[in-house]
Amino acid sequence: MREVRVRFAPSPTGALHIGGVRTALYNFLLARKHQGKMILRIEDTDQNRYVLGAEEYIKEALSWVGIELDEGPDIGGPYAPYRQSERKTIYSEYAKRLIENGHAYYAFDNTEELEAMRNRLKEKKGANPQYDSTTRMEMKNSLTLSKEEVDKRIKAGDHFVIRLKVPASEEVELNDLIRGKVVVHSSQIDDKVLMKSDGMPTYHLANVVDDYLMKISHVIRGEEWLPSAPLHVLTYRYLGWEKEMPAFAHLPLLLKPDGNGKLSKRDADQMGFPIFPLNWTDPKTNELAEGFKERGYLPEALINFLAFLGWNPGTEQELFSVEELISAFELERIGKAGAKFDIQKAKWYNQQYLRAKTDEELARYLLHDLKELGIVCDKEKAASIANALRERITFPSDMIELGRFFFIAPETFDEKIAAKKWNDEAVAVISSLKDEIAIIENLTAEAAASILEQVTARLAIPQGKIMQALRMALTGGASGPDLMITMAILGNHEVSTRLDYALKTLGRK
RNA sequence: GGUCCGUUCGUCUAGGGGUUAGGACACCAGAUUUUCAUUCUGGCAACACGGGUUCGAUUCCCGUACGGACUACCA
Repeated sequence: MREVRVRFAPSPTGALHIGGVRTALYNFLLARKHQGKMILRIEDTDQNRYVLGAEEYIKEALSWVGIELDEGPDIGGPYAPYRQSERKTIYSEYAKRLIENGHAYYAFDNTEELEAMRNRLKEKKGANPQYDSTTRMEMKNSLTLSKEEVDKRIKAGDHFVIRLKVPASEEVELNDLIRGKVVVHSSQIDDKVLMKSDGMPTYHLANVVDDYLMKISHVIRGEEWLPSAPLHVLTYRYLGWEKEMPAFAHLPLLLKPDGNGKLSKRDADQMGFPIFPLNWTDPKTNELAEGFKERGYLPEALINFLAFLGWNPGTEQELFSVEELISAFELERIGKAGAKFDIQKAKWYNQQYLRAKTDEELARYLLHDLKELGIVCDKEKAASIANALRERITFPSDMIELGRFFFIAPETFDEKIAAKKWNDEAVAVISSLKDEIAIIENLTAEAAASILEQVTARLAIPQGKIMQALRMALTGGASGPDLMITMAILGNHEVSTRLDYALKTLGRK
């Protein structure tokens, strides 16, 4: 088997879409599984759509999710350059070769003429209005014009494109690794533009030429390319490269969560979830789109989730490290149908991966958020708070939300609990507890439990009846982590001042 | 419109000529947790439809419906 060399070939027209991340991931997994090479190629042949910063964003995003590149712009490699704009001269050489061997031709038609042709064809029912074997002889190109005329026009600097001469009637076959045999009749394919009038190649030429020159073994890309894949097969054939043609695998699309259709930024915005891996500020509108990273998604969770959108190992294991994904991954196990983007599942993965972290790791997130709020906290305390909160978080930022009361004493209390649970019994226990705790040296969770035990026993009040009130007095809220642990973290001084405050503001009844 | 691709619980999916059609997320209920969350147990819930082929089809074939992608000098 030939060396596995795969490429991820985005065009730098904006932020990297989450679907693109999945495509990159599948490429990466295949490369690693076979000790092959993962290549990044920037497809920047459309100068009009070029967005500043997009390439940098793509590289940062890939790096954040852990997709490592073996070759690419900046990194370099044996087939550099990896930016198509820097390979410009290469393509025209091959386009000329196609003209010479009769599989391509110059075309001089301008936009108006093309439109006129399409309109003309639209009138005739049934016909697909396209530049192809049925229409090219009616157009202005090197097939209809004399050689002298063609030379004259080129010399005069007339704008021209180079088109592939697609045969009139031929079955074009392609064996897709995911979908099996796909057959398209050549009459359905139009004479695609290979070289644009600005001298840049189109995707169709550039992708074939580069994949060949870069010795790409597998083309793994989105399903939107399937209809033009036969055209690429033809191009390989006419360039004499059919034997070296890479294997194709067209990935099912990522669909919007409700209804149908390709997942778009609009959908994500509407449903309130990110669609880009990292924050992205649109240079045109200056609008900021929040990324998965900034939302609190862990890269390993995102990757696991993404890997399972359209692929599965056939076992019942759901949690996979990148290493496990690499060894389990198989192109053949990728499904054919589009997958709806279920953010709920993504959250679940995040929760799983977050929980697997140590208290110290979680504490680091907490400390970061605290710093932003200007709150000082030592590592040990942060770690014990993280430990108390770990079972109830989906995102790192949940800790600061759920644990805010550890740092900021409540000023108001949950009204429901205050109304229902703040009664004579609660007041009796709490005031007694306050006095006991105030004089203790080191308030551990065990000590807190035993003091509470003693107080409630002495007053003959069941603990269950006052716990809610106690929690409310301490935290202001109605729910939270284990109360004894909460008290231990708060410390005896803070506990007694908070209880004191509650007794004073809510009254002793 | 044309071409291509697709269709198993609400979602991601396993499976495959004879199965109680399996798992996960979500949801619901119960247990534990004196709260909430966790955890555990249980529950709800699917082979788009119609024809074939076959002793038997959700699985194979053909249609239909529905959905999607593509249909640029964009990728």
